[in-house]
Formats: sequence, structure tokens, C-alpha cells
Amino acid sequence: MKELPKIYDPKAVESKIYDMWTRGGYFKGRIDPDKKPFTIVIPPPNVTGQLHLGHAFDETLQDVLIRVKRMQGYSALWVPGTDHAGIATQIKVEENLRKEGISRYDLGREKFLEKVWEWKHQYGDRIVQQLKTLGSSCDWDRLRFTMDEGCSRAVREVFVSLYEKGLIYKGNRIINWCPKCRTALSDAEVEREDQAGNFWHIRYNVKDSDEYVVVATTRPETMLGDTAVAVHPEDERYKHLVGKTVILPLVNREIPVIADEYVDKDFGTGCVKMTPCHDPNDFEVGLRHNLEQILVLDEDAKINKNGGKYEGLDRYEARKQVVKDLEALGQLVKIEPHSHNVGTCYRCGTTVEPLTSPQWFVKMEPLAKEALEVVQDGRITFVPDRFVKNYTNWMENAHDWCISRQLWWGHQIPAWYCADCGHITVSRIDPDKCEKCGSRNIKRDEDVLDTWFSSALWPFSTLGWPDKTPDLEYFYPTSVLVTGYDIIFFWVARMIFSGMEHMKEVPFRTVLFHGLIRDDKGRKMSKSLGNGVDPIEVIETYGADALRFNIITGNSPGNDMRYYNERCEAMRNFANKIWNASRFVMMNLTIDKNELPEKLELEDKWILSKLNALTGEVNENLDKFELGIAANKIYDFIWDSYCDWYIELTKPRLNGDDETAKIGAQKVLLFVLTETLKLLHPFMPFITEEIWQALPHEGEALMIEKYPEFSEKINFPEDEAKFEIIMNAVRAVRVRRAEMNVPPSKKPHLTIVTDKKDIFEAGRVYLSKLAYAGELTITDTVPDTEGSVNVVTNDAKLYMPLAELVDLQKERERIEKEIKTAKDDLARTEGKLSNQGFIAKAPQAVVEAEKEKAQKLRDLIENLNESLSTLK
RNA sequence: GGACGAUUAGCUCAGCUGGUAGAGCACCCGCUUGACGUGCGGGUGGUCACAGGUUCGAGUCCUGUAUCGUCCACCA
Repeated sequence: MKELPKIYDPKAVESKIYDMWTRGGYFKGRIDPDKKPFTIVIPPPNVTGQLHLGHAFDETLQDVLIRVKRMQGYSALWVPGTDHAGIATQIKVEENLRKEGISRYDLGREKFLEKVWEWKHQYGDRIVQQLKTLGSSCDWDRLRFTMDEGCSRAVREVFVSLYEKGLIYKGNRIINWCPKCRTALSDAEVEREDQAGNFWHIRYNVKDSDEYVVVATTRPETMLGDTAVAVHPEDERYKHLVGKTVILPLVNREIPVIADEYVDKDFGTGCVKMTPCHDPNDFEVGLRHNLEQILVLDEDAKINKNGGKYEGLDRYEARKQVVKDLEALGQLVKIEPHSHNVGTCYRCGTTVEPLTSPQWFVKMEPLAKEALEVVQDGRITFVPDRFVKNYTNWMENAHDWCISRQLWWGHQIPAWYCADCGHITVSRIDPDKCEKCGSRNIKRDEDVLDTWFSSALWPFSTLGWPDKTPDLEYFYPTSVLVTGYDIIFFWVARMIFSGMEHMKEVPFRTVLFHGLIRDDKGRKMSKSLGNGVDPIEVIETYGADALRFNIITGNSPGNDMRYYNERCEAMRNFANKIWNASRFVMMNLTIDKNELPEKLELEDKWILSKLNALTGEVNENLDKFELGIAANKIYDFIWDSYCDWYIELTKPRLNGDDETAKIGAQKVLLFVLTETLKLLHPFMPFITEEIWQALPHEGEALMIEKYPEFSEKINFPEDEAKFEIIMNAVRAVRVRRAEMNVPPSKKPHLTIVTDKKDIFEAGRVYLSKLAYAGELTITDTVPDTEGSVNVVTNDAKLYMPLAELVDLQKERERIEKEIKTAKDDLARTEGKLSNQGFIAKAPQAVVEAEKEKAQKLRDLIENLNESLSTLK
């Protein structure tokens, strides 16, 4: 048996163990008709940089699930991969170039993309490395990237097929435009924030009349693009103006007054300026009334040539100038402070500008229908289920999805425009001529697709789709998707309708949502705050197992959690505890086979039965995705039951002369430790594997051992209860001694008076050790108790001659106090039992438990009374 | 304007299908108990945000209220 160091050093074992697993090929997902598949596809981390704690959380949950299932005999596959992250990555690379003083335009598309690929290789590899450091048991042979050849084919196939079905269309519609990223965004990519602003009230004069209307706006510069003023059809104040025209100030354009239900009579002045090109509502109204569309902003959010003399001004400068000019003209009625909601780009935070632009869209309504059904009818389960409501609400109201991006990094849209006939050719293979007129004068769309378009296909594109691969056949649908609730709309929703549309089957059976990891003050971790925690640094300090256990415990599904180094420290201590317990077992081991002895002592049955109960509970909680509860139970068992009690209990046998007893203790120690390591392995894979390898074992690796299951063979509830009687006595003695400050070195003669002599006799060997007894007498008759300290439990009265420490008066008071507490307790219990409602309506088991409790209290009171009467 | 979450020991959090509250850290007392001081034994500490209700019984279910947080939403 090899000698283990006193303190567990994660650095010395983690990479070694990981290599061993890799060499063994244990991460490999194998198609095995005799096994059930269990599949997870990783939410692909962006290749923008490095992993953060949020990833560590995500990956740990997945690794626990996949390791458990693998041990339970499933053919487990965890597909790893990374995401090209269109905007995010492009921004990063552009920032990098800017340091050298060049822009992407200087390089040109082709050269720029080379640079991005370089970046991708560098950071993609780094992320893979970090995933391995965490212990992730991914099948690395199946590593994928959203822009690799296969995924790109999937994207192309989906785009073309949706286009053919009429579910993808190109249209000049209002979209969210980020002037900094210079691209269109989907609704999901726009974040909303309240900003302080103003309501500018502007007077529009009615043509050929002294009348005027006043409109209020938060964005006065957009008036340059106004093409109507709208009022409510029933609004008596303005009814007579409908059909007339007003003169748009500054521009001096005649625009009609129209009536539309959209206008709220009671809000503002009841008159709304209509800017169809720069407001989504106005756009809709404009369509209804056939209003002219005048776009006044360019892609940098500067006023374009339609803005007349304001051309070239930035939107905010234009705002100032417009207001100033209006004021000069006397058309500005008033300015009211008003906070309003503005959209910002989720990548760069710039205020987005709604504007009309020719873009590609996915028609949502037909796709949403089935996506809603599968979640409603349970074909997909959300954990926790409260997110169903969130999902449903979004899916029911989803607008068409703008999928084109004016970027270079991404999947280029497979559409070709004919310069001769204007036809758009959308094709699976690059065409060399227009499919309609045959002209060779065609040009490919420069735009790329939304990153999330390819992510949406991830569960099946990674398994080989659009080909009919054996992987796809066997591993799809995937089993569980693990992800943060923050990307339910971006990703989860879109995977669901994509799976249903292209695979005719759900992409996953269960979605396990987790929360966000925040800093110790509850703030979101972010670069700007500088409060981010690097998981790799944490692993350096505390070890991967400690980080994993920290993340898994003390947190319930779907809830955010705060990260504390202190907690990691506690988990590192736990790892060290296991290490030393194992070290103890190994030091005492003379056997080389893991098997239970023929004869089991009471304490053996107790620990085995406890282990068995733990096994049952762990499995139950894993089935419910309560990983934190499962992990906590293992923690408690190892620390409390195994280390603090059982190991101490075996010491007399291990150090004794009885060879059979010695071997027996070793066997149970080894058996329980091994089973515990199996239970713990998915949570703390490194240390458990390292220890298991050093223990007598059959098989190659712990990670492919069978996960323990509840077994009647080691289920001893009665013996468990009997042993608890001894434990209670030990605890009672310890409490008394602690109260009197008796040091462990002081070992008085202990007399146990009980009618359960056989039980205490069974524990004789270690009872004296744990209760610090010099000599031990177990009897049913009360001895001479002169000068004794009395200790009382339900089942025994214990006496220790510590005359010098005994103050009779205090002893009497203490016992009387205990009697009173017990009596109060009993009164409450009996009150319950005499309550007819309780007896009649409470479950049988609860009533029984209550009766048992009453009996125990009566025994205790009796013992206390006797103890009091013999006090001298 | 909707929806959701949180409110439990000094701090951070558990507490599943209702049966008089748990952990880690912190704090206090004691310990060279031959695995571990990253340890051992013992202990202090909670009217479970508030108000009602259902129930024999509620931290746990229902209805409100308050505070904090998140998401969704086209009021110009």
C-alpha cells in the first residue's frame, strides 16, 4: 500500500488523473444497442475569451449528470464544442486591431476573417483546456464548432429549406440597429433600460388655417422623417382635422392627419407624430394607412440626405439643433422631463435605433405553435417548472426573427441577387447563374446570419445532421440541456422550434435551468466592475473538486448564488478530510480484496445501513435534479457518520489482538469507503479516483464503476436504532464532561445502569473509548452513587465517580431542570395525542411516532427521577 | 403595466410532496484523543418579512401588504 501525504494536494493528482481517463477512452460515447443512450450537448462557450465562473457552474452540473448516468450503465455522451459568437468575437478582434491602428475595412473581408480564425484557434483551444481542468468528461473526439464544416452545412440546409417553405423571407421592415456594431439586431438582442429624457411638445400648424396640433415626442430629431400626424378616430377634439394636412416645421413638408385606433386619446395631447421609418408602432400604422416612408438616419445614426440641412449631424447633435431651431421658430410649446425606455445593444450597450432596412426574417408564428405544445404537454420538462410560464409568454408573443447581420464573421447568407432580373436565388450549392433568368450577373448577399441561428441547430447539427448518421439515430433526442435562465429566449426557445421543424422531434427531454453566479456582494460579475472570479485561479488555490462541490451545494435549481472563497476553503477541507480518512483505512489495511465479512458487529450494521439509506436518498435526489441536496447528504455521511463515528468505532478492533475482528473492521471500512467514493465521484471526480486507484479494487477506473443502488442486503433498520441508543449515551456523557470541563485525559470508572444490557455489551469495546471511561460496568442494579456525576438518557442511567467535581446542590438543580424540560415536552406530546382531531386525521405513522416519543419521554423522566433520588 | 423570484441563526444559504427549524463560515468553552489542527469534543444564536385564512397541525398551502431583485411589454 502506498504512502499518502498528510495533506491532499490537488495539483499533484488532477492532470495525472485526467490523462489516465483520457488514455482509457472513458469519455467516449459509444453506440451500444444493449444500453440506453444518455446525451448532453454542451452550451457552447463563446470563443471570445476564457471561461468564467458561470461556465464552471454550467459545466459542473453537466459533468455530474453525465458521470452519474455513465456509472448507472447508460451509454453516456457529452458533446463538447464552442460558438463563433458573431458580434462578440468580431468586436474583440476589431478592438485588437485598433490597438495596431487598423480597422477591419483596412484589411478587407478576407484578410479580416483570417485574423478572426487565428483568434478562434487560440481561444478555442484555451477554452477546451479550461474545460478539461474542471474535470469535464466530454467526448473530445466529437468536439464541434458552430462554424465547422458540418455545422455550416446544417445552417445552409436549414436556411434553404425554411426559405423554400416560405418561413424565411426578405423584407424591408423596421429592425433594431446598433450604430456602433453597424448591424441589425433581433428583438432578443436588445436590452431595455430607463433613461431620463424629455418630452418635447411641438406645434404643427394646420395648412391654410389658424389651427394647430401639438405633438409630444421623446426623440424630436425623428420629426424630420414624419409623414403624418395621427389622432384617435373618436376624439372629438380632432375629428374635424382628419383628412386635412399639417405643415411639418423646419422641413415644411405637408403631411396628412390620419385617424387610427392605436392612438390613446387620454395620453399626452392625443396627437401623435408618425415616423414610420423610425418607430415600430408608427411603422405598423404607416402600413395601414399607406404612409410614405422617409428614412432620415444612416448606419452610423447620423442624419442622412433626407434630413436636409441637418445632414451629417449625429442623432444627438441633430436633436439639439432641431430643438433649438424649433424654439427659434416659436414652434416649441414646452419641455417636460420624462423618463423613458430605450433599447440598447446587448453587446456594446449603445442605444439602438429603430429603423427600416432590408433584412432577412424567420416567420415565427407557424414555428411557435408546436414549440408551445411540446412544453405544455410535457414532452419537454423544465426544471424548475416556473420557467414554463416565462417561455410560454415569450413564444406566444414572438415577433418575426431578424436573422441577418451586417457583419463579416459568421455564416454568410446563401442568397444571390440577379443584377438583371432582380430575382433572388437561394441555394444549397453556390450557384453560378440566376435560377430564373440564367444571367451570370449575380452577387452573393454580403450579410451573415445571427449567431443564434446556428446555435439553434446545435443539438442535432453536432450529431451529424443533415446527414442521417448513426450518432443522430442513437443519441438524438438529447436527454438533458443544462443552461442559465438568461438565455431561455436566445437559445432554448429556438432550439425547441428548430428541433421540431427539422427533426420532427424534441431536441431534449429536460431542461435544467440554473441561476447566475454573483460576487460576494450579490452583484453580477462583469469586466467593468472588475469583480470577476477566474475559475482557473480558484482551481489553482483550492482544487477542481473543491470548486465543483462549492458550486453544486448550497444552491437550489434556478436560483442565483453568490461566490465565496470561504466556501471553497470549506470544500477543500472536506476533500482533505476524505483524503485522511482514506489514509487511515489504507494504513490499517492488511487485506487485498474488497468484500464484507461474514460476521457483522452492531456498529458495522449501523454504518452499512446508514450507507444504504444514503444511497437511496442520493439516487432519489439525483433523479429530481436536486444535485445540491444529494451532494450535501454525501458530505454529512462522510464527515459525521463515517469519520466522526465509524472510524473511531473501529479503532479498538483494529488495534486489538483479535485477528478476525481486525479483518472484519478492515473489510467494512474498505467496503463503505469504496461505495462512498462511488457516490461522491460525479461531484468530486479527481480525489475519488485517486483514492480508489490506491485502494484494493477490481476494474480499471472508478469513473466506470457501477453507481451504488439501494440494497436490502445491507439494510438493517433495527440495528441502526439499537446503535443509536449507544450513541445517545456517548453524547450524553460528552455533554456532561464538557459542562464540567473534564479533560479527555481524565478517565473515570463508568457505570451504565440499563435494562438493555445486551445492546451496551455489544458496544463495550469502543464505548469506554468514546465515553472516556477508565473501567466500564454494565449492570441493571444501581450501584453506590456516592459522589457520582449522573448522566441520563431514555435507555440508561450512567454514573461517573467525580466526587471532586460534584456540587450536590447544582446537580440536583440540573436534574430538576431536565425533568421540567422533559415534562413540558411530554405535556405537549400528550396534548397532541389527546386531541381527537389529531388522532382521527393525522397519518398513522405520525401518530405512532408521537406515541413513541411520549414513551421515550416517560422513560427519560423515570430515569431522571431515579437518578435524582439516588443522588448523594 | 404584467409575470416571476427572494425575504429563515451575526454572514451566505438549504429545508422535496404541511407534523414545533438545519449546514458552512463567524463566535464562545475545552482538547498534542497515534487519519486529519484544512482537525476533535461541546456550546451560544432563529416569535422562519408582515397581516389574515385553510388545517388537528404551516417556514412549508391560499389571499393580501411591504422591501429587494429579475424578466417581459409599442403608450408617442
